[in-house]
Amino acid sequence: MAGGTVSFRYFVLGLLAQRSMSGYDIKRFLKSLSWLIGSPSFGSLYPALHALLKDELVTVKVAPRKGKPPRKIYSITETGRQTLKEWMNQPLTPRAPLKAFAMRLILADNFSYAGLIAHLQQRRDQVAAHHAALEQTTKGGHGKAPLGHHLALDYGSALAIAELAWLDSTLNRLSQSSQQPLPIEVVQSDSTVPTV
Amino acid sequence: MAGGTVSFRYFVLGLLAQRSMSGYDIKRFLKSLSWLIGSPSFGSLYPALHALLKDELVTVKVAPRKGKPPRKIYSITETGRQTLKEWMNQPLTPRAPLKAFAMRLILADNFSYAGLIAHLQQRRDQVAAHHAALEQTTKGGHGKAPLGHHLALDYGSALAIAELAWLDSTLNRLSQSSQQPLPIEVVQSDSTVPTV
DNA sequence: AAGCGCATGTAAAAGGTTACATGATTAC
DNA sequence: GTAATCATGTAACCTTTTACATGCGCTT
Repeated sequence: MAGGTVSFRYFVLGLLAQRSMSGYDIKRFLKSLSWLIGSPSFGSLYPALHALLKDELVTVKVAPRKGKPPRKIYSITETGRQTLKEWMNQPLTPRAPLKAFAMRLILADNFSYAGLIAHLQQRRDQVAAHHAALEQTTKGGHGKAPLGHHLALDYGSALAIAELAWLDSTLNRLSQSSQQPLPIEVVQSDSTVPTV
Repeated sequence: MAGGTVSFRYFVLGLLAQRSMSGYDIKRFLKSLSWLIGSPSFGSLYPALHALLKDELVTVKVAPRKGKPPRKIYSITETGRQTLKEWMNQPLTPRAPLKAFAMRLILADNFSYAGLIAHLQQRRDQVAAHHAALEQTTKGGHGKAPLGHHLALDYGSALAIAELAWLDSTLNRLSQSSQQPLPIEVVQSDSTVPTV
């Protein structure tokens, strides 16, 4: 429950903090980046929405459309924003899957500027640690390991290096708020507080 | 059940095909590459072993060690090898997580040479498709998307490109069996056939 | 003597997928 | 008319984690 739980429920809450949506809208959005975080089924999406509603973190507004089945538009509440903030500020456990990091990355707008930097930095540290562990394992099993182990270690290493490179370049880009080579907008710090 | 099921159970079976081990041995091994495939708890590992035993895909040999609690060494059976082969030959579904691919990569020795190439090629196609989808999404939401979406899309793209590069270089290396720049052993074709 | 690493296991709870159920509109 | 897309939801099933339970040997 506590700690860096993946908690799909809170991720959905975070999406609703960006804009009010129906369950179907959320599904469609998740499908577009399913590679990063997977695309959960309705069987887990709708119950998640119902749970958020029960805890009063979101509200619903039924929007009937002549003839068609009505859409249920979910919106985040103030309590919801507060809860989301608390969840976002919990550090991820060292062995949290890539998915957990990606989820928070998508919700980056809910971070303060410093929070986002800290989050990326934390991930950098963890990936570096994992990478070091892989290198260690590679050196440990000298020659006698089966082909598959070599391949997996090499694969993991390549991905870790690529992720580190991305994290470094992104941290760099964010630190220098002077120019943005990529189509990145002005960094927002909070929904209410102006900026640093 | 069918299709490219991740099925931790079969993965464990595959590890036992490489060498006989106890549950604790398996845990230790998995911990070393937890970044790729996670490190499941004993609460799922032991039941998996019991299930394999019940299906007669593995056998146990209790190895008592004077005073110490006895270790249970699991070994794969012929039926087990057969079942494993069938499982390995099922193609992974397009939306199988990275974890599923990595699991089979670790078990690469159970593939035939052609099977391994096909598996890598298949992954290459899928990653390429996902990458194309991400690019499409990036072009779709022109400018109006929140910072987090940009970051996530960019992150996913960077990882996809790195994975494609690794897959290409590995496919290349495997195709040219003349020289091996990396510490890779001679490719085995079958479990029973000696080796070249 | 306290704590840690080895070594195995079970039970409750949480979370997820699959399959089912419903029903309207739009495209072929 | 038949299939696909939109749109919501429930129930059975499977898997996984978490927490508990046990007990030896070594080190501090």
